[in-house]
Parts: sequence; C-alpha cells; structure tokens
Amino acid sequence: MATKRRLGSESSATRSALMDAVEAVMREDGYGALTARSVAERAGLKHQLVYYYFQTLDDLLIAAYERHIAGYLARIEEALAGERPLHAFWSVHANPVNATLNMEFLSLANHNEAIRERTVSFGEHVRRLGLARLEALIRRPAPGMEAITPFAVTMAITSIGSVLGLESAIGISGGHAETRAMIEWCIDQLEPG
Amino acid sequence: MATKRRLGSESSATRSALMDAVEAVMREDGYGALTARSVAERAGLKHQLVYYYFQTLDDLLIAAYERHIAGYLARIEEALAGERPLHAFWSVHANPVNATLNMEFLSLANHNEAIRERTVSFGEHVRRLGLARLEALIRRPAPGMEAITPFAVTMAITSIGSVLGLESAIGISGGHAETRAMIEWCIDQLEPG
DNA sequence: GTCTATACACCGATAGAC
DNA sequence: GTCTATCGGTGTATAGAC
Repeated sequence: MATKRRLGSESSATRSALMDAVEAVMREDGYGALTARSVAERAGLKHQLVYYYFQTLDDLLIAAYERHIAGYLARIEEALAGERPLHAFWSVHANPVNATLNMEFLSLANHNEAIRERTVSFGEHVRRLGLARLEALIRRPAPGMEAITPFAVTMAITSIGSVLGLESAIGISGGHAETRAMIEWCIDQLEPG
Repeated sequence: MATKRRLGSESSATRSALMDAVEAVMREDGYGALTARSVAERAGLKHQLVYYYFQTLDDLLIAAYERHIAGYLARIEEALAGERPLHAFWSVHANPVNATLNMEFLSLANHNEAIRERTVSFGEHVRRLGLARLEALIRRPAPGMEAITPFAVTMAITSIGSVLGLESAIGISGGHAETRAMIEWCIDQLEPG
C-alpha cells in the first residue's frame, strides 16, 4: 500500500494543472482515454510527473473529482441561498457546460469504487440541502396535487437538465426549447415572482 | 481501409456470443475495459477470434450497439401501439435494467463518431415515433397549460427514467418512490384510464 | 521539481498452421 | 472455425541523475 516514493506539495501549480488536464481529457476523449501519458501531455508535462504528485493514477482521478464536486456544491449553495431558490436551482442544472463531465464521472462511478462512494454521499448531501430550502416553498400543495413534492421536483430538475446538456453535447437540440419552456412554466407555478 | 483478412459468417453463434460479451463487459467494467482480450475471455474464446468475425474492435462495438438499439426500438414500438401509450412509454423507461448499458453507450457517443451518429439518428427516430402517437393524446391542453407539449412530456419521461435507473445502479434509492409517484400522477392527468 | 532510462504487462492486429 | 506465434506500440510505475 504505502510506497516510499516522495510526493510533491499539494499546493503546487503543477499539481493543479494535472487536475485541469484530467477534466480536459475526460471532456474531449472520455474517461477511457485517461492515462498518465494523456493527462501529462495535455498539461505539457512528462508522464512521470503524475507519479511525483500522486501515488497512483487513481489518486489523481479522485483528487480531480473532489475538486469538481466542490465547485458544483458551491454553485448549488449560492443558488439555494437566493430569493428564488427553485428558479436558481434550475438555472444551475440547465447549464450544459458541465453535463459531459458530470456524465463521465457518473459513468466512472459504476466501475470505480472510490468514485462511486463519493458520488453517493455527495448526491445525498445535495439533496438534503435542496430539501431543507425547498420544503418551505412547496409545503402546501393544492388539493389533489399532493404528488408534487420537493424531492420529486428537484429530481425532475436535475434529471431533465442533465439529459438536455448531454444531448446538446452530442448534437441533438430539437425540442429543447420546448422542454425548457415546460420546466420553466412548472417552476413558475411553484415559485411565482 | 479494406483489409484482405477473411471474415466469419454474420449468422454465427460465436459472433453473437461476442456481442453478448461486449454488453457484459460494458455493464460490469465500463467501456474503458473493452478490449479484444476482455471480450473474448468473457465469451470463453481466444482474443484472435474477434478478428475473425470483425475487421476491427470498433466494428464489433458498432454491431453490438446496433443490436442493442434495435431491441430498445422494438420495446418502444410495442409500448406505443397499446391502448395507453403514455403509460406504456413510461413503463419502458422506468425499467432500470438497461440504464447502465445505455449510459455507457451514451458516454461512448461523446467520443466515438460512429456511435455518436447512430445515437443522434436513433434518438430522432424514437422521438418522431412518440410524437406521432402522442400528439393525438395531448393535443388540446387545458387553458393556461399550453406549455405541456408531447415533446416536452416524452423528454421528461425519458430523462427521469434514465436518471432513476442510473442512480439505482450505483446504490442511490432514496426518494425514488416519491419521484415515480409524481410522474405517474402527471401521466394519469394526461392519459386517464 | 523535472528529467532520462527502464521494468514488465497488455494492447490491437496479422500470418499462417491445423 | 479456431488455434499458436508474433509484431510494434502503449500502459503503469519506479529508480536515480540533474
């Protein structure tokens, strides 16, 4: 387990550049293309540098993932703190720039235990945050509409936002405006302003 | 392009076994683990057999993908032909068994041009099928609910079904029953029975 | 902190025996 | 139709010079 190889500082700019390169390779060529060589080349470094900053390639991957979800968490927290949290929550998820990267990590979670664990606990954490903020909002459903719960609404928002993002990444855009319009109509009903 | 290497029959049982093995490897270890050796070993064959039945590994992948989407298309067509097409359409997408495999192929579509092209045209085809059948159903929205269009509804169903399936694959199940209940309530409104 | 050099395993693909 | 043998290339990881 514990190798004797020396490791570089965690605050190094080169270390960050390697994590940037992980994201770039995953976006462009997929997680299957992640190798010490591809990552280092993208960062303009020799592949052996990966092993100066990280014990294994997996450790680099985990570090990149933790940085990625920390950024996502910050965006969610900011959205939920505003005066129209549901609209802001949708805005975060309607942004397609991270959809491809998110899916690569989610796909990876199916096959990498360390990524899977972090994905599950992060997902539960985000959901708790959303529920705490949105329960006050969707607390009194109209009679006959009890099925519309905060959880189900946040699930719908995150799911539809992700799939719209993925589709635009591969070149499908037909009907997206229509779908966005329906979602926005729905959340306008729940959170009028 | 055209190699001189001889190829086995397309009706061979061994050829099918190789395609089965592609699906098994993708489900269990992800597309990144797909190699001629891993696929052949899963099928109980030598890795060189891959190159007797397919010109390249990519050709095997494309054949497996085409067989996979043909099965999905058959399920969709059967669902839409019934007497409650919207409910049946949801049943197909609420089934989580293919969620992981679907995502692996979708992730692959981001980085493999042949898979991407097939995914885009297949997605558009399914959507046309759904719209033709559902427009008669959701053709007269109640006043003030014009935003609920057949397209947006099918998009919501496919998106939420996929994400529920992915989450259960990695071990998240909290709130899923609640989400399913909301979807079922919604489609009951659109297609009463 | 970054480099060269090197280990050993596994990759896709081909040739040709049986 | 399936096998053995083999090719050049690339993978992770390490040791040690500078």
